[in-house]
Amino acid sequence: MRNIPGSGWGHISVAERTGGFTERLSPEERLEFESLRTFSDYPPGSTLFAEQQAPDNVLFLLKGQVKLSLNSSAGRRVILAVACAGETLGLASAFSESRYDITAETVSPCMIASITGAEFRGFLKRHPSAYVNVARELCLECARACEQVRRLGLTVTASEKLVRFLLEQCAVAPQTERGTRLFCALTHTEIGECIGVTRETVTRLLSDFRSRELLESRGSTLIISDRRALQAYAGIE
Amino acid sequence: MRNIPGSGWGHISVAERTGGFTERLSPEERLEFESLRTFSDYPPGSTLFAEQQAPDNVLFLLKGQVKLSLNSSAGRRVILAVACAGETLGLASAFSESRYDITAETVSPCMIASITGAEFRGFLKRHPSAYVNVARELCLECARACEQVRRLGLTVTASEKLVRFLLEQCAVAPQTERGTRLFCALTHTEIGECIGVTRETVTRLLSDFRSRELLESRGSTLIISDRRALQAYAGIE
DNA sequence: CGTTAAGTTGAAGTGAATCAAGTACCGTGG
DNA sequence: CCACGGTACTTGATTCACTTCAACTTAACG
Repeated sequence: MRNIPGSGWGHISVAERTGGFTERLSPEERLEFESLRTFSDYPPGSTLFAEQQAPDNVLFLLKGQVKLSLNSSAGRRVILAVACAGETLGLASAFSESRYDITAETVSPCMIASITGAEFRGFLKRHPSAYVNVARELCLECARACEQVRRLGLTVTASEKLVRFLLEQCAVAPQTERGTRLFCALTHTEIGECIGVTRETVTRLLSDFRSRELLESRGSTLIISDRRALQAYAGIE
Repeated sequence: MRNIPGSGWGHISVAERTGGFTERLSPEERLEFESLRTFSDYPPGSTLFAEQQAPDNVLFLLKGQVKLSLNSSAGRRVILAVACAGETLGLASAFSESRYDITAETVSPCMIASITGAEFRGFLKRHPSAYVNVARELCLECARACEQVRRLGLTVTASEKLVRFLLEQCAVAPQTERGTRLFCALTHTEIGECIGVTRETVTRLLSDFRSRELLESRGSTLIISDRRALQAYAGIE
């Protein structure tokens, strides 16, 4: 299971996960807003910003995927989510002028539009109606963090964590004649960081699920034929 | 260690934890806004709203304290925070018109001002500049959730979790000649739900800390004389 | 084709959950 | 004033799911 640039936990509908900040502006606002942006490209593995840094820019992910994580000085890490094209990054921090509370790293080649925090705040001052979009994005950030608290805090066993995680991905994955197909660009280490268990545990659980015929895997593709069975096996009501 | 209505994890500066939504409105906005509110009183232990409910109101906590938690159908619970007077509750959900993602219960007698979601959105439409305050509150909600993810996901041992939790409280607690004094209105069960461990583990750790003279406790009051020592004991760098 | 990162599997150790039993404390009502 | 019921706290014994450590295989990539 390797990193395959350009593919996430497959087929997440962009509309569902993005606030579409720019797209929702009124035509005039949009014109002015777009004139303020500068563009850059980043190779996979670049750090866009890190926790504790003072934010200077608001970033708009136009293409590619960005891993959002929390890191401890002891080397532990929690992956909150993988952001897709259309999402806004670092908005809460830039807006509140506090330090970034998350780290953002590209996982695939990314195209990013950015605007300085000062210019962004100036733009909002001139166009208060654009705040609707800010609020929308912030709601998404909240929901994301809550989801992660649920994953880490409300589950007991490792298999429940993993199954819940897989089923969440299933919700937006395509159905095939064999079942739900997940195309997973995360390594076992990264899955572990998403759900708070070790790499080895992820491997063991997946091969356990495989041996019980709860799922099939071919490279980075997982096929889940019977979600119910998987759910039941993990003891989810 | 009992619940003492009206006292939280002592002496949390209101200014620090609240967005002060109403207070930050312009005089005219504020006048209109206040005319829309209705007031109610709640005894301790009332559920203001629960996860999965469709939100109908935005609540403003004028007096008292409210426990914000996530609950699983299996009976597990994570306490995100205890909101103090001045804070806004359920803003993200009411704004995005999605179901509540948290549960709010009063822990002390509370006075609450509420406004229907529809009226709230109408008000914002008429006064887009009030969105600044919405955004500010949402940033607080995000920060809170992130903090919780840190507590649950970036700590290894139970003692590290508890020590970090205590030290967080220390940051806003008063100093005395004997050390930092924490006045804790949470039961061991609730502390456990804050940091993701069981009640018994909280008891054991606290008495372990006590026996090592890392802290003293008298009823609901904890006195931490040497924060450094406590930190070192938990293996925090 | 060699080096590095990812995945796999086994064995051993352990920290915290669970289960169980008992104590302290508070408010209530006889 | 004391008996009573309920809740919180305390402590010990046991168990087990997961981590850790270690060795090895497999796959990717310049």
